[in-house]
Amino acid sequence: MTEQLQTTRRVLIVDDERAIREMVCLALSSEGFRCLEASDAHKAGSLLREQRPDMILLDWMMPGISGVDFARSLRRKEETRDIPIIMLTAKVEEEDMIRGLESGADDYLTKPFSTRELVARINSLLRRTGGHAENTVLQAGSLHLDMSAHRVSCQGSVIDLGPTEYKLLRFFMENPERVYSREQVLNNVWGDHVYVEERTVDVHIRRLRKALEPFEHDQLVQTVRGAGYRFSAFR
Amino acid sequence: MTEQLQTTRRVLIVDDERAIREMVCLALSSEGFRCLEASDAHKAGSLLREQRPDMILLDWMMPGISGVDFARSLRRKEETRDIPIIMLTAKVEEEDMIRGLESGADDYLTKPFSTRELVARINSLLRRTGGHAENTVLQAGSLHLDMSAHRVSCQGSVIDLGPTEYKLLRFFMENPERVYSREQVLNNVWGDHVYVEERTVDVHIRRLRKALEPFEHDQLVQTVRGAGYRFSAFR
DNA sequence: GAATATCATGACAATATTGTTACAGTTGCA
DNA sequence: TGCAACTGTAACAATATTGTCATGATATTC
Repeated sequence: MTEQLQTTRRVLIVDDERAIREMVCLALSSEGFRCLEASDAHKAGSLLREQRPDMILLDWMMPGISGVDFARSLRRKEETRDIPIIMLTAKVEEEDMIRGLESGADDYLTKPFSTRELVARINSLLRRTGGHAENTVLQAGSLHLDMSAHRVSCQGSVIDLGPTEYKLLRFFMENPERVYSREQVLNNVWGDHVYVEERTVDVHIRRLRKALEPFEHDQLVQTVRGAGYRFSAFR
Repeated sequence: MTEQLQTTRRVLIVDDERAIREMVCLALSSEGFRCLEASDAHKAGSLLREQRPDMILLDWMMPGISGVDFARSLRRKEETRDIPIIMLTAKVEEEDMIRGLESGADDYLTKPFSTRELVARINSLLRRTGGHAENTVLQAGSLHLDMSAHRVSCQGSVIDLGPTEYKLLRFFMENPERVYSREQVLNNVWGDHVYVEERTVDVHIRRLRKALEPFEHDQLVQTVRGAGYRFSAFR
């Protein structure tokens, strides 16, 4: 089953050749990835901070700072350490592949490469790592939702939730202090295409509340009559 | 985690391929390690005496003396006995890994490996051993997995595991408190390329649980419905 | 306060997911 | 060669989850 709450993957491509960037972007966007382009390390840096990509495609040879140096600098910083890197190199020798990897790249690709190959590598890498899981813990009061452990707990006790309740809570904790109509909840948690009765949301809200009930005294999941539901730490 | 004050670690890399040595050196120096290179066992021997490295990366196949023999000879001498060794091997068979470990290696890595993997293993080993030591043991409650002995035990009793169950447990103990989908487990434990049914994971999980069952009362290997499996000390 | 709209709750059958076992094909080894 | 251990699959059993409905509760409006 497809995980509904997952955002589209963002891939940052850093290459000084515009043609390469365009080719990659075209290939990736048709595969459902979101593409970020940078022609040099400096632009890459700011995109990196603003957009937090899930993966980086990095040219080995760039004017100015080399891909290798850039990769190495990424590995030094805590917040970028875990982002998978695929190195792009025009050279073919074994030697170069190894140097590419040495800098901390997870994989490499030799130009010219086919888009199929590129996509295959990206997917393979994402399959192994499960993507770049940043900000893994959501918190509201004493309620914790750990995405990487896929676990919800409160005051030390684990709260057992079914898959839908988990996704529901995650959605709300990611978007607190905001009302969502049943339709919006369905679109966000169930997915756009699936059709289920709107009332179904009520039932799952109920199940979620029931699971949280023993721990939270303030009603975190609130009913907004005529509008929908809201997750809020305030009454 | 406790951050410890530590001097620069010295890592000796013994490999006849210059490219490999360079890759490793670059990767490690960017991680703050000091790197010592040797292309053969003889040079390794003198570096070993002069520099007293904290860890050795050893090629399995070298012209002249083999990595296995070299490792064994290190284990015989008092002053080198306690230096952790990671064996580098191009082979993939289980058998080879075991032979590598029997010679006294604490861990092994199959070429080609990514530098992230290498750095992760080194850090993991150093964390466990505190720099120099013989206990390369993963621990969860009373459950012990000794990598250097390739043995799992609990409360003094040895737990007999098949190769796959061992790798599975090791993977989980190295990555606890985190859910892995069946696909991710396959990619990490079986390997990226092999294709086996996802449900195969279930069966091996079952076998692993069965083997652990007599010893652990808390379910260490937990099912996360709709998401995968998780190894955790908490309920 | 009655009429009405909206939401809460519990029950239930259908479905999906996971657990468990058996078995056949391999492989290494005596 | 025969044995024993190990693997991957399929089939079936056991559970957990899901969506819907019927009915009761609560707020809103006039």
